Amino acid sequence: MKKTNYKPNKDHEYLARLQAYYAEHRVIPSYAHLMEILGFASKSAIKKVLERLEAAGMLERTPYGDWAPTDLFFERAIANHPVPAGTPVPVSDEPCEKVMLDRFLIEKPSQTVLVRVKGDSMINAGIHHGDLAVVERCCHANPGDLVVAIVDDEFTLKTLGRDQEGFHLIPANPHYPIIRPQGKLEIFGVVVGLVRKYP
Amino acid sequence: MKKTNYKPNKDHEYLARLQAYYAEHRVIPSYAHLMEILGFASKSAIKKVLERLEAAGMLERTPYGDWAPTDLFFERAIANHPVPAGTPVPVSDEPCEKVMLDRFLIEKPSQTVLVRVKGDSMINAGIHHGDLAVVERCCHANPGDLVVAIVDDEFTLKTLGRDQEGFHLIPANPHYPIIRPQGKLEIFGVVVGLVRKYP
DNA sequence: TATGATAGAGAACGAATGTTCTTTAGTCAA
DNA sequence: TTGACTAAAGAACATTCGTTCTCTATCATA
Repeated sequence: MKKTNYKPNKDHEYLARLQAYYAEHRVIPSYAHLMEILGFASKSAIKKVLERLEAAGMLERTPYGDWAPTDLFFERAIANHPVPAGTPVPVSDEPCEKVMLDRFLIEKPSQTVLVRVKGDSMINAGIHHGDLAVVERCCHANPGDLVVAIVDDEFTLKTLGRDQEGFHLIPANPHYPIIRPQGKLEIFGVVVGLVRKYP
Repeated sequence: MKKTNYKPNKDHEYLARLQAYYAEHRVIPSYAHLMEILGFASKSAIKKVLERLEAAGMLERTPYGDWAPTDLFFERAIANHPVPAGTPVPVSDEPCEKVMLDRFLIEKPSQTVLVRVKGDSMINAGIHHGDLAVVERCCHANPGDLVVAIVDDEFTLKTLGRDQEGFHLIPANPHYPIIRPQGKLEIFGVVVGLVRKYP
């Protein structure tokens, strides 16, 4: 009977401690330090643990050979999105330590900017006045993309459209007109995310 | 004339590259590897760069001495009104507001959880299927609050309402009915934020 | 009870790491 | 030109790193 090396009971705890350390310091420590953190007395044990976590998809190695967390590593924090079905009250799981919305939303930090949404011209796309748009300042956009354009020296968030007359900006609100640029259409960036804060 | 060692021009680029690498691998590499990434030919140069970034508040050291990013490291600029008027390719920034999304959205980390939104019952409130709701698991909610309730062992995101018949859950979609709990209404938490990722 | 597999300890070792020091090259002001 | 300052290169070095190997204790299964 062949089975995986991943021992849920123990390794879950090791993973939890690693996640806790990473949540605090945003770094994966060396084997020697992990001995303290995980409570081992030998580096070889650490290596085996990390390799099991790697096999479980929680860790990977960078091109330089360093250990790095994978998306799976963050899944618990990001979404208890496997909605607990059975449990009525004791849904209370551990709080997401320090979540990683930044990492989740921003893939290219140096090219990413936040833009405050003004007006309700995109309300049917679920984009409200005051929302923060996560904008990636990339070279060019494709029709259908949500883009931030510069019109009359103002940011405008619209859907980029194209027809025989050329590029244009499509609002998501019947009370607003399609914008057809008189000159060239200046695209500031592509919207890759949206953030809203209540109240 | 005493001034800071932090050279904006160059160090900004080094920081950007470090951020890009970290965004991809979630790890800060060793000096030797940073030589490749930042384009240096000596480790001592790397050390000085990192120390300048530390002085600028972008990096810190863990208790074990490893380099680690700080909150500042993850901050993004909000390009609000500042519409680059003259500049055709509005490059970069003037003193502008900066935000770390985690901090911005999550004020009480230990009580905050992310819940994936299912269905389109709140579509008129700009909350779509697949969005992430930032939920604060506080004691009790007030009428008018966006809440996550537990109905039939499932999370449900609705507006909390109250009339003479008691508390109930109001969708933001005319095709869905108001939910009036048969027993007690179980509130999981209050929605304090929303996150969406495109595409 | 015997067996095989596994988790972990422990030691050894070459390679890689971070630090420190010295040297070189470039910049700016007087 | 000179002199002060600084970024970066380069070398030297003790420390630490990750790997590999052997050995022990534990445990489930046959």
